[in-house]
Amino acid sequence: MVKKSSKKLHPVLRNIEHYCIKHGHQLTKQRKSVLKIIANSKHPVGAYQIIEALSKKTGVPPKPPTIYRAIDFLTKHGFIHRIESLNAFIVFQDGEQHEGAQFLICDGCGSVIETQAHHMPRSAQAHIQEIGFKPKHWSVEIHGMCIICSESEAS
Amino acid sequence: MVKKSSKKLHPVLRNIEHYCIKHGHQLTKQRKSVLKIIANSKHPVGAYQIIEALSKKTGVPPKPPTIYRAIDFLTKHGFIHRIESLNAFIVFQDGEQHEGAQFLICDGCGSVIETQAHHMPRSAQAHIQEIGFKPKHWSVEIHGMCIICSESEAS
DNA sequence: CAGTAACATGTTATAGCATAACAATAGAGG
DNA sequence: CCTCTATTGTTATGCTATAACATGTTACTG
Repeated sequence: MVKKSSKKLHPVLRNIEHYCIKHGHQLTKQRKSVLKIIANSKHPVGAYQIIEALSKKTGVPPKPPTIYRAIDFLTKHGFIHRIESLNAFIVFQDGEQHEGAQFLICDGCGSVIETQAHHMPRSAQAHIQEIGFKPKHWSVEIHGMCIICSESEAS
Repeated sequence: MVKKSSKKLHPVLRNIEHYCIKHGHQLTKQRKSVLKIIANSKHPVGAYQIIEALSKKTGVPPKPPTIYRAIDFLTKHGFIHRIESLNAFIVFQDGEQHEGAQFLICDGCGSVIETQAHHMPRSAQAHIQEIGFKPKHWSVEIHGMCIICSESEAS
């Protein structure tokens, strides 16, 4: 039997810690606790779910700005990503910073798979060049059904 | 001088009207008025902006569910698309239904350009096949600066 | 080590976006 | 005309996010 508190540190966390130390960013207690919650979840996590989770740990629910500030920090540095169509956040699986990503979102079970394509869609690149658009960050969100849900649905 | 009320009907509207007649969908007065507002706007339009716009026409602001129902109808049939990162809606330029699209969003001036790529990114297709994911609808949102804004910013 | 500038957090209030639930009405087809 | 279904009306509320201002903390600099 394994105690919850002894759960092994998510590998992503170590990468991010190193990155912050190296670049002089403060991965403070609050930011780390928010990051942990997002990293340890199998689904994207909403801001108010984070509040709830922290409330269970400490007894007092942190206020929204506290959480959103941590989220802003983590997003700004490209550690987590906001899934716009879910109003929820997910950690990049490799613990690296990214300017964009593709996600497969199962509308059945809510699971989200990050494809490891971290370049923009080719079909967009042509148009971008043509009109002189300067991309900063981007995401692809593909909704549908994962194989498990689509099979159980068919029954 | 041209009166506002005599503004030419947006071509998209004619296509959609035909489509609805052909398929037995009721493009009611409310739905059409919401569609007009979205189609005639150069930027994506938020739900509460639509309420405001209709309020100016009729004197009484419609209530949120009224608008959201019209939006649901228009979205369900693929006439408009929700830009998730803006909480706002935009009409498909060709007046056709689509399962997905790519948008270039200028964070400077708020303009949005729809690329005419209506297939999913290739880089996602491989992964989708591999894991047996069944896509339903999708979108690509690319934030950045349009050429005008990036030039004026440089000054 | 005192001063200070930049960064981070605390706190209150409110803005903005969306939907649940139930009632009333209108249209289409038998 | 009746009934079934789609649409609209109405009230209330829930979820998501930020503005604005106060306070504390850290790290640098002289």
